[in-house]
Amino acid sequence: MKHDKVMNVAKKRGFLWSSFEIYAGVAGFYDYGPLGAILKNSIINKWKNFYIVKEGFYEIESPTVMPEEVLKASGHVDNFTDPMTECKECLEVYRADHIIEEMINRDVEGLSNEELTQIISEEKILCPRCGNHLTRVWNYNLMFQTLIGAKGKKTGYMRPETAQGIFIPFKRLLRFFRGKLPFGVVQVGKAYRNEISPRQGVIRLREFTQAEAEIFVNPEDKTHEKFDEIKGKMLKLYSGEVQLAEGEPVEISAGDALDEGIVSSQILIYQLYIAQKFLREIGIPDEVIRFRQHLPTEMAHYAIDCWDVEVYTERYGWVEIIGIADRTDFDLKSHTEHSNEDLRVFIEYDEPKQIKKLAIKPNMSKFGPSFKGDAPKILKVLENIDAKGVKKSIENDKMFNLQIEDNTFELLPEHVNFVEIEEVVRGEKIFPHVIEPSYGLDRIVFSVLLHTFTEDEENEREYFKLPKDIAPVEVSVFPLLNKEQLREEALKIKNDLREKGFIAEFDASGTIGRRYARSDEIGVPYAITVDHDSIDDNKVTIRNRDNLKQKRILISDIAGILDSLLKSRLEFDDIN
RNA sequence: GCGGCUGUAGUCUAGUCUGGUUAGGACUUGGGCCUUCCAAGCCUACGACCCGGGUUCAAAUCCCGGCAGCCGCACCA
Repeated sequence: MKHDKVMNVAKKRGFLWSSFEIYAGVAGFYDYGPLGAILKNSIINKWKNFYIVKEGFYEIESPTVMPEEVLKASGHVDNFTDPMTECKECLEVYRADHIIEEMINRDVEGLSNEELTQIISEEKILCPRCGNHLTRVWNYNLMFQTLIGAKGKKTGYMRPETAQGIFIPFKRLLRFFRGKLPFGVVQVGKAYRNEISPRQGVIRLREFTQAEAEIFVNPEDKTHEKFDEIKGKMLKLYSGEVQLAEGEPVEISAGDALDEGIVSSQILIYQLYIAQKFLREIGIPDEVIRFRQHLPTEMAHYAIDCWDVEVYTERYGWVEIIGIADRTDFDLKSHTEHSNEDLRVFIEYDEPKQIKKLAIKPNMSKFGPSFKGDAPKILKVLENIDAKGVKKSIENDKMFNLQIEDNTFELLPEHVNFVEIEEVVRGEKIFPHVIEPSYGLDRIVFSVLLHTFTEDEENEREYFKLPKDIAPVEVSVFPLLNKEQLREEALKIKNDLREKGFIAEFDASGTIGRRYARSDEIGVPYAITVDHDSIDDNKVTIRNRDNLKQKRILISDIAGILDSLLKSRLEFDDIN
């Protein structure tokens, strides 16, 4: 199986291996080895080039440990959890809500664990497998819990996503961007989920790296300034509708996808497009990716449209590597409610609006003595109440009953006057919507390894055909034969290249063929070979990994040519 | 978390059933010889019984527990 070959080479040559190996390992944790760490960094750098440089977003970094309040507001403390129950006899574990819904066909969403436990015993729900009793319901939360501080009074969690770290300082970010939408903020970092039983290698980790962008937009304007440039680009879309009809994904242009209402907005399609472009540039070809829309049933309650970028893998089938969602205003709204900070944005109208409206003007000389201590509270409610309704009631019934929490206050004609006021409204405060491309970097690194792995039968070699700008080692330097004179010249060249900033490796072990094979295997795009002629003519051979072609170039030109090759300013065949 | 299968150098594997010499081989890797461009050959070195307990004079081998991997079930904001 190709999968096993890739993982074996990755382990052998220092890309990836499971963590804590000498203590037998722990499922869901992986190390990046010497080459893997460089590769991952190169991919991250390219990602930053896409999102920070080209899109103009800015990066922030926030803590991986978060206090409970944040994750309470985001819904993770309550919702990132599953009610579980276990059979007392056979120890089979079930989702408590699922088993109830299945057995007695009753919707139990939102019920507490106690209520679920009660239903299980009242309805005599037994283990479907062996017919024995089930335990009381408990919550399994997928977050790693910890305690903050020496006394351990404050509960904290390892963050389950980097996104929350961007929503929390929204007010400061908004100010940084001088109050104007749209703007984007990115964060690259670790996130943690204590999966019940992760068993898909690097596909399901308990500690993993996310690269997320949160793009804050005006809900009324989800257009994109560059949409015209990309509307002709083709995407392979697997819409919810097609999935339900059990059809096949369709190739469609960005423009048509929008016109036909398959994708909900320009900005969302634009994000799909740059995701595809990014994947292509790191060596994952279009043929193995598709965009799959979330079905209404699987969509998170806060999203109105969500597309997964999936890559085909031999072992796991289609795997989500990027999620691109329209998260709407869910998070900012929720944090506003929980924190009492106003996380809205003021949107100025093109033209100020003249608005005539009815306002309630309290008659304080009567108002104060009547309501005494409750007066301030009542005044506050009256500011935002529908004045017309109040006026109508007062005119017709000579009174208006105002409900505040559990109390009813009787508003009489003497308490209030009504005035027509005219005011200029320059804009309004709104919650921005959030478009979120979220990259699972570990899955992406794995996909890159999987899809760049090349079995070249003609030349009897297997190697990672990594794009040259993300290859961990940029150039290998060899003496043709392991002779003192050639060794010395090769070492000199290697050191010179390192001095000039290239990641260069020297190898004199075995035969020249063996050295090329080792170099190819880890995806080094170019190799320099010093032979006897080099001593006389100051020229060396440069070899192209992908087609084994060779050229002779001056030693003094190596760095310049290499730089041009790596940056794609020069094609190998055009070397003179 | 449950059940089944599996666990010997970096990799692949012999040995395990039927306990018994220094755990054998191949590939890889390091050093050397040879070699004027694609994993050749020769010499040489390094390197392993998943962990813990038990049975036994003696455990890679038998038993128990744990851990990990694979497969199935369950889970997967």
